[in-house]
Amino acid sequence: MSDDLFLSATDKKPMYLQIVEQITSKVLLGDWPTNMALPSIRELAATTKVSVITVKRAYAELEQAGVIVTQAGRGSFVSAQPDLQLQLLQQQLQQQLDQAIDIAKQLQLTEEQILDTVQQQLELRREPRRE
Amino acid sequence: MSDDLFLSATDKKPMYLQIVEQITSKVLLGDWPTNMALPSIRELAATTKVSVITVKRAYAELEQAGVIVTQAGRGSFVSAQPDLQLQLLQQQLQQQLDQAIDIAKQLQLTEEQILDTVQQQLELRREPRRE
DNA sequence: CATCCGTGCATATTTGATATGCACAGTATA
DNA sequence: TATACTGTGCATATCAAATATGCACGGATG
Repeated sequence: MSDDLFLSATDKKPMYLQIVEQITSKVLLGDWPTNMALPSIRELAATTKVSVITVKRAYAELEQAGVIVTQAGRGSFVSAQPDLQLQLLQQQLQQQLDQAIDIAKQLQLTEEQILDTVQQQLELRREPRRE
Repeated sequence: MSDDLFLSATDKKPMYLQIVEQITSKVLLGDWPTNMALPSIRELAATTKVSVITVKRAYAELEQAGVIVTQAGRGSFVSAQPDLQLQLLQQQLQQQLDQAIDIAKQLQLTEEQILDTVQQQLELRREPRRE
């Protein structure tokens, strides 16, 4: 099992974000089940070589996002309703896409052109290098 | 006529942005006609009390946005593009899609899944009538 | 109370955006 | 071509926000 997180210091992303993303991933993928106790802040800080405060911040974001629940003195646990968050994000996605399509329609783009645009945008983000 | 720009130092917005917005506005409203020569970088820098470099940056953004065209040694001119509005919309679209992709990434969606989602959204809107 | 747990605060460090001066290059025209 | 306008590239200063930290403190549990 991979209870451990693998943070890369070479990654340009901030440490706290890496923690957030990896834990979010594990929860969403069902790797970490509902109500499972997360590694304590100090423990994770030790294994990942970052400060307690940084892990704390990551956990705070995860709680804000509804992925985990944390109780002072007890620990942090995988939220009992991670699906809610998922659905929320999906709603946001739908909404965001809807607005995008609104604009695309104003531009008289065909559906095919819209898909092409999305495709291009994905490629752009895959290779942000410009030299 | 109001060829002059009115920059407020008290405004929280950065100077270069104020320049960009005010010029964009004048062009969109037809206040400044196609091919009209803009005030030179140095002239505008003098009247607005900011550095040449800052005006230069504003003009660079305006050119990037397709609002103006600038030629070294000659000056800057209101773009001849009749589809300025369209270009601006195009930018909005890009921006909107970028945000959507941000969310999709959070959902751990693959690029293929993202495209599928857009496809579904398009189909949804094609026949929203249900009564 | 001993020992785990999370938390609040003040602060250092890093990063990116904004703004600048100056020397240099392109263009027009007399 | 001389001159007097244009815009441009670069190295740098300033500033604000993001990121990361140590330490002292409060809560939970056996």
